Amino acid sequence: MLFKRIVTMISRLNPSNPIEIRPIMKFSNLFVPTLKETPKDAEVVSHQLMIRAGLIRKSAAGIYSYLPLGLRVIQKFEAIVREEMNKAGAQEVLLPMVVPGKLWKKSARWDQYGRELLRFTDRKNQDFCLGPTHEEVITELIGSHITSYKQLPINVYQIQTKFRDEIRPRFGVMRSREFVMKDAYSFHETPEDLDLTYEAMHKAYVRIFERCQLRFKVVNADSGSIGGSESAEFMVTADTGEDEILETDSGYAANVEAAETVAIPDPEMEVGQPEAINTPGTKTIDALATFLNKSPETLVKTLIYITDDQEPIMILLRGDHTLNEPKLKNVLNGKGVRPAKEAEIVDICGVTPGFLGPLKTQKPCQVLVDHSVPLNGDLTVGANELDTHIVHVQLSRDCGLTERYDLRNAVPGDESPQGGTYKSTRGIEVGHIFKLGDKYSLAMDKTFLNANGKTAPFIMGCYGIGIGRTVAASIEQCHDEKGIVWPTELAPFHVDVIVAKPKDPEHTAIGDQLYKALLDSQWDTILDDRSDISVGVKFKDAELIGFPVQCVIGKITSETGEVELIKRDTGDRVSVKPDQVLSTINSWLIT
RNA sequence: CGGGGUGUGGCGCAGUUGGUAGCGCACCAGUUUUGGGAACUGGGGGCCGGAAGUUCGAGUCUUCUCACCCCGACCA
Repeated sequence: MLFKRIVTMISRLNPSNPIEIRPIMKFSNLFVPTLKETPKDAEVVSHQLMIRAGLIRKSAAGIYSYLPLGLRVIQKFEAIVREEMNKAGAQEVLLPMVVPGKLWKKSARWDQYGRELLRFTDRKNQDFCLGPTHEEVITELIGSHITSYKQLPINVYQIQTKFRDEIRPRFGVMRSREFVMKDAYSFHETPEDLDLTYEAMHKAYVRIFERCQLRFKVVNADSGSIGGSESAEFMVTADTGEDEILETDSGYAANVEAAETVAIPDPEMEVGQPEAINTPGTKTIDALATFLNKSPETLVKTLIYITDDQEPIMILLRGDHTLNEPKLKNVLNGKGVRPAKEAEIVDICGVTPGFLGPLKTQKPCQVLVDHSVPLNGDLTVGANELDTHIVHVQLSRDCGLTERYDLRNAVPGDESPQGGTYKSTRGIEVGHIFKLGDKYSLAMDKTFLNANGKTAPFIMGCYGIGIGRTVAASIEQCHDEKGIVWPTELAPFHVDVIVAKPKDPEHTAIGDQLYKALLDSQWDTILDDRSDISVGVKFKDAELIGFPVQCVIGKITSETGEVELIKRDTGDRVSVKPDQVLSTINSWLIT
């Protein structure tokens, strides 16, 4: 070791003695720690295969190192993203990862964002955070330098490592705390101009994911904590996906969070007088339904939430429905909410959960009713008294309620306002585009002068793609029992030249020749020149890692002088003369 | 943050009523192998997650901690 280092030093000093270069495109030099066994802490296939194929290694929960092969895949995808973003008129920047706290205080998100924002102080005791997203930084930057409508629109993006201190990181690189993301931000004079860029980004995203040969859906979405009006998510379809998508035959699709429901009719009707009845131990809707021999949809479910400013909110849903928190938040004009704790519920209603209702609460409380619950209907609600419910309640008459809202989660089989009925599929969210409007430019007080010489806030859009996540989604969608099956554009190398008998100088020579010829072509090529292992290992590794093409110099070469080409996705095998290798690969990989 | 689980060589695991740590893979050396994760021989490697306690003696029992994983609320 030491000797080698000295030799290297001497060779550096003496130009006539060239430094020995070890190309990393040779397996014998490449750091690819493949694993025969599946690591026990990897749950989903993409995570298992990324570790087994030597793409990534875990450093801490939700924090990973990318190894040479994994990095190459990431870089391939980044290159596609760059190309399409640039083509769509965006320009690349690199914003700081460590963000001054004062920027986040300016937008008020320092207090809103919660513990996902990793905060710390420097030696001068100044607040900082690790950027989980960069609206503040970019608004400050662009807003400080763009002062006229003549300089608009502008669309900037970066590809950068973000950090979100997730409550529960999981699924490897798919939901990690540290992750690489492409985020773009556009600035406009008018909402109409934003529409143009939003559409351009939409088209660019479609092209990006199509180039990766992903099966995906564009879906209506809730804009979440980032804020803003319209937003769409790009979902790679996969049964293991974390998101539920509801779609109709007419082609409309939405994230469950955003899927709207239809109000059920609420005709005027006569209802008898309210009557308290004894319902011992019926703490759940199911128990109550069984006890009263009624179906859950005729019962009312009462939930208590607390807003960010500590106001209690009572939500009334049909017994068989569940609350959609983003919808509640939207009804409250974006105010944050959380479920009330038991002690708070007792404080507000005077009873523990199970017997809650809108009548006779201990404390006044805003009541919101889902539009599946008829205000004029004959309903059963909790009495705010232990083991008691009230029947024959008419919300319009007994509680003076007049408004209904869309508050519940849609479920498969529901009618969609867009026509047709919903059915459910699952997906992995790999991209998200938003119309932000003036939310951040107002918060950060960033304006420009418009054509009329008037001050106006920037109208903004923002557009994200999860880089690591997309790579994982691709594996999730394209693998078999042997390993990964890369689409051509993402493969770390396109061709794996396997020399089955490295001891045979003739074979080694053919391998070297093919390797060099392929290096001069458009195909990224790696040479499996390892001499100390059996062929079987080389085949297994090639399949595990998922190179689109294996080029084997071995038994067949000795017999006929031909080399064997194996296509990973179909398993097709052909034997060709060495001078036909390139044309065969071209015919296989160029679509 | 609630519920469940796991921590023992690089990886996957075993370890009995407490008696001083073992297996497979991987690794190193040598010989023989070479079209499907080779065979034989010989080796190297472990404060048994950490701390405290019980005991003559703790991987094993007790308490406390930490880390990681899985199921639910956040998000690219």
